[in-house]
Amino acid sequence: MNPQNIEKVKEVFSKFLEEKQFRKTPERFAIVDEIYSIKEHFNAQWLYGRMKERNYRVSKATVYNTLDVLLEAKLIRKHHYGDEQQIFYEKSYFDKQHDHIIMMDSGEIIEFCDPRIQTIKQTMEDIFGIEIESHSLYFYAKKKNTSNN
Amino acid sequence: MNPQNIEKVKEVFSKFLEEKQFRKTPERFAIVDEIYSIKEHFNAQWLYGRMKERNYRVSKATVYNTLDVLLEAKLIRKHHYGDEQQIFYEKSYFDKQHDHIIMMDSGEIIEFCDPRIQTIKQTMEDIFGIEIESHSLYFYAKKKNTSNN
DNA sequence: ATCCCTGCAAACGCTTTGCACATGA
DNA sequence: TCATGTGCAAAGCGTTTGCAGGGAT
Repeated sequence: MNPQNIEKVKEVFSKFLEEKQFRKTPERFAIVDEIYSIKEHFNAQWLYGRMKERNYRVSKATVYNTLDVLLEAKLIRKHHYGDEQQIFYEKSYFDKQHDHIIMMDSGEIIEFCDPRIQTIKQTMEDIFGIEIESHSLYFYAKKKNTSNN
Repeated sequence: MNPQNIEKVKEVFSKFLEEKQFRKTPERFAIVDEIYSIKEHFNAQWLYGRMKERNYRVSKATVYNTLDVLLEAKLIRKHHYGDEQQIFYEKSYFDKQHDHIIMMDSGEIIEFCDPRIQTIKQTMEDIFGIEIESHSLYFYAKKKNTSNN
């Protein structure tokens, strides 16, 4: 992600922290910096390790805490998929909502958008009289033409 | 679930074990018995605790192992949702495929079926030239009319 | 008689917590 | 100043593993 985009994200984050009366600590901004330099999905441990490696002085507690704050600020999204017990995150600012296809053989993750998911959501809201705040959708797939059938 | 249905499930399981040349141990059938007497979603720990409570002599290792076998036999389904790090299961024989709405306030889980998910799946298979084996879809919702806005 | 399956306990990996210190407001 | 945020280490919790003994085939 290019530098002025990261600045934009930090600005949004800064405003969020102000509104919530949370403190603007250097650790929090350092973590945003790191996260927004990552393309793929990552988990808390991995992020912590990466920051240690790069000689940031952060603790696991702070990483976990900041991830929660960023989630609340909607600057990251949370994921659960496959057999993993762990939670993955991805940056979400500048991205449009999307869902994922998990390639079971390679582990590759494909993003996609399909408007029909919104129509299903709408139907469910009407049927059950509820308000759907979010959804998670994963397809688990294999490459075609493996010629084993 | 009524007794003859459980018998039917055990029969299917028995056949599966034969085909795979897995052993028909009493523990495995005891676990099926338990699982098919549970309505809701459950996790491995909880199932283990429940069996202990009822004086079955099973170990955690066996519970986890059997859950994997039952998954392979498609007699249960696996779930991941919300903030839970843990894996939930539900019996799946006699049930048709369905997805879930998680009520965020009460924890209630609503099941639903919508054929449009299949059409989305089809589209993705065509676009990416893949074969989708399974999917997971959760909606996270709140009751309407809470009048707090 | 095999060797798969089981029980038990210890190890694992990710996350959370407790506490003392540091620091943003 | 002082409550919030941080670092560190230990604890928590669901799951997995290693190993010795047991039971299905």
